Amino acid sequence: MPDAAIGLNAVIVAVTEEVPRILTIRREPPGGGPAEDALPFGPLEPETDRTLDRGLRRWVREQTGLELGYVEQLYTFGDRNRDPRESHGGPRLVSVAYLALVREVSVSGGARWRDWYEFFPWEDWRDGHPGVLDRSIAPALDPWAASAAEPRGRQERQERAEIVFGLGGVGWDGERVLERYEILYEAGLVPEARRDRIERGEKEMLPSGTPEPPLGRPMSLDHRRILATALGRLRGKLKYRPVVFELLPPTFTLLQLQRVVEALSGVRLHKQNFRRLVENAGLVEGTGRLDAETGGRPAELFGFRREVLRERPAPGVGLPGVRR
Amino acid sequence: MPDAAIGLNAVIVAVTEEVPRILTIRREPPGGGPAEDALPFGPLEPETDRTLDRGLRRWVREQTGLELGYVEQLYTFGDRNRDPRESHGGPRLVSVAYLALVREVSVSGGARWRDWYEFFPWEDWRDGHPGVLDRSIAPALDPWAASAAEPRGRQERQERAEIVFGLGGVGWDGERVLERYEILYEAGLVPEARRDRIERGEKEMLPSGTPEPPLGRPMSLDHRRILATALGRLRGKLKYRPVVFELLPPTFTLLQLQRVVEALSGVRLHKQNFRRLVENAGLVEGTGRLDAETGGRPAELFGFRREVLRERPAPGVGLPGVRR
DNA sequence: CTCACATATGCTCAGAATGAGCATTGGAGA
DNA sequence: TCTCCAATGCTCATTCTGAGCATATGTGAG
Repeated sequence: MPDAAIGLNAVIVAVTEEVPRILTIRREPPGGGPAEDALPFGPLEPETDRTLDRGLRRWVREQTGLELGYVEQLYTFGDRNRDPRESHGGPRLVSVAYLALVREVSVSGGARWRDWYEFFPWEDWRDGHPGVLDRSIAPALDPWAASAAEPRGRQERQERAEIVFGLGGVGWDGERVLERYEILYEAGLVPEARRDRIERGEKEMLPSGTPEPPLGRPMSLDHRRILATALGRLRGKLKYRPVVFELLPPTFTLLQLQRVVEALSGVRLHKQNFRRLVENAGLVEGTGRLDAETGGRPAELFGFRREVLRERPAPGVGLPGVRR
Repeated sequence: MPDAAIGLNAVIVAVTEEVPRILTIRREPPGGGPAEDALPFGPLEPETDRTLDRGLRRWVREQTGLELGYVEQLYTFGDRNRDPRESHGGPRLVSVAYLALVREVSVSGGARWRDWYEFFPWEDWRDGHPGVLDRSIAPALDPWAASAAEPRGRQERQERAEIVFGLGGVGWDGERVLERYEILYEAGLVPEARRDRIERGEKEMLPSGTPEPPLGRPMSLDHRRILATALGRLRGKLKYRPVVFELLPPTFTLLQLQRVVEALSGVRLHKQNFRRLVENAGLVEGTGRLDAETGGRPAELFGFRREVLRERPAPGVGLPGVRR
């Protein structure tokens, strides 16, 4: 087998003060130019790393001093030319991306936490319909759809944009983060699209240039794509696995819990119903202690009930009509 | 980066006559001995394969003549010593596994279709509680739990076995295929466990030897683990994405549809409720034509309504109390 | 000390979705 | 024409959800 290099990328997520954050590093682009944000990454050391996720934990520890707890494999990215150095004789770079959930702590090295909605401003619906959507995205997608070669292509683009961005009467699906990013990329609306074409030495083919201000903060290589994958996956997982608790301190109020879920899912929830669900799904148990920091009536502190994992097979879903 | 080789594995699934099948090949074990079943696999050609899944489609076509349609990335397996040749100076083998859904066709080459419950007989609950569970598995897990070094370990193993196999009053969770396989492996109850130890030159440490007859048909390397991952994932996906239709002819009766879902999920469904769900989720539309082959009243033929993908964001789930 | 305020927590109610099972329909073949 | 077999239709109790009103219990201002 010809050579390929295996890299490991980490999307490390924390939520503090209702802001979902990811750990980023600064990185010089391979072709030169100003430093960009990037996801932390490191190589797999085939000799020493017994498993992929051990390798990941190892270099995250080495680079940032952070000891990862919950880690899950996300996706493996292996398209050609993910790294422009490939076109100059570099090896094919295949990256296995991981999602890690931590409680925010200060990190050493050049790493820093960033609000992940800086990268995807259109994904935050907590304060209602995000402005960028109507201001920048929707108007830019029309010409993109119109610029398809054939009438069928126009129709398809139009429809795809509507579905994925929930434009017409269609509802917003919080999980389709990657599909949205990919449309923006295809339409040349994110800076990465132009950058990649130039780096690959292709002639300029993008219709209009990226809008000003650019749609979200760009990232190195295909890291924003990886990040989009992570966000979509995490939003999906929230619905059927109790992973939020990885992001919370051992004890928390129900509103804190709700705020974290809202931060990740990007939507507001109905408070009473949320607590009803969480309580009679048996996900939490009261500690009897109170938190006086609420500004109103003090809230009870709850903890995650690990036993749920035992009681209910999959806290969440089910097939239509399973016979029992 | 030291060298690592990238392989691609395919779990190719079809369902015919209510039997879920996967495509297997015969393969000589690296250490010699009789041929074993294996998943089809091939290398990524970094020079020619623009993306990982194109590489997959290419060699599947070359090896079996099969043209894949629906393909989804499953998981990347990269533990050390997945292939025993690594311990003899071979490169670290990292495999990206894919799940493909096809309509069964005859295949060329050495490939053949096999009922996937041959590999996991305990996963088929369509005719009620599978016999192997009480006959072989449950009795063998008790000594395994008891053999843990510390009391806490015993407790943990006991509990884990109960949860994962739904032994006590706990319910059966069809998606935990991998966890079940892993327990059986750890407990040394599948032939692969012993084989791998011997191949790695470890001294025999397994408590009792694998039971006779062995639990399910063994596979090469860690392929049964990959298969378990695929089954679990597919079962999960069935619940929230209309993927079944990839396995069905363009037109089908509702009972055919139900049988395919049952074959995959391994449980029986309530007929009337199943059709109610499927119909008013808008997943299918009647064609007006009838199928007279039923043996009873003729059934209407239905087709998949592709428009659902457009209408409902995610045919399936939702967060507790999303405000609208 | 009392009151306004802010949030926590409790509770109700209508409507939708789900689990079960009975009833009716329409062919095929005796 | 009758019987068997599955398809299809429908009902009913139960549970789950979405919304919103009501009450409880702190803090801080006056």
